[in-house]
Amino acid sequence: MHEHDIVVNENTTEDNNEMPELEVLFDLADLFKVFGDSTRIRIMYAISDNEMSVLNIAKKLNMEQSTISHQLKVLRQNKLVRVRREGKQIYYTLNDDHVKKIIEMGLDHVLE
Amino acid sequence: MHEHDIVVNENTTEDNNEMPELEVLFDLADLFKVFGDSTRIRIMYAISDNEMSVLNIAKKLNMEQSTISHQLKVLRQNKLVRVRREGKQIYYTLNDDHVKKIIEMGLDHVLE
DNA sequence: TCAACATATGAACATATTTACATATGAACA
DNA sequence: TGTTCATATGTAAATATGTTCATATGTTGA
Repeated sequence: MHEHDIVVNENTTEDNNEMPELEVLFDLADLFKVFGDSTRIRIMYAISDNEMSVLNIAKKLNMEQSTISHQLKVLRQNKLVRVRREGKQIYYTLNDDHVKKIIEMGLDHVLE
Repeated sequence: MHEHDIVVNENTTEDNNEMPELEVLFDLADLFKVFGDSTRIRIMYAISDNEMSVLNIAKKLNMEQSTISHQLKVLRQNKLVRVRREGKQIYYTLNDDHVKKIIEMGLDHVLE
């Protein structure tokens, strides 16, 4: 359950004309929240050029398989990754270049 | 204290050639984390075009002054906002166009 | 069908984060 | 100097989030 899966309209107490994109801003925060975890960022970085199986991601990041699986679920739910099954393995890649661009944009800022 | 204010080098167990930007990726996650909160996003949006005093931001978002002040501190610490004092008031603006671009980039994704 | 392997999921725990309240700090001006 | 106003900060409580362990699900090939 997301912070912003709101039931009532939070907009009621505010001037609607000045904050028309309120809901969009909540969605935006939710999007950035997904990028705001180092495990997820590292996963995205790892699979940005080539697809990779869950176990290989786990090995590369030196983390538990279940941890990676949990985070891949978050990425899937936010449509940031694409999935392909091949036999027992499931391969993940970044969903589109848009995702890559967001990361690169952030990198620009981090690298001064 | 940040999640990634790490003391020991987390890199040791990994192949250094394949993950050279490890530290950068942690910084990147930290940056996105700041954008990943709706209050902070709304503040940034509010002050993206014009500077604004703390109280006015609080009024606009219909939140406590102290809440806004706490979040402005986070934004300040991450150098995302600029401050100008005028008498009793302190005015905040986005630090540069870079910040604006990151938000716009995210908006593009949210708005399909 | 069964064993072996890869991935996903539920639950519990630890940690982080956000917010509100109370109060402190600092500026302006009588 | 003392009062008022604007902002900042400490602390506590509520909530959210990430990770691990144990286990379930699903696939392959004997």
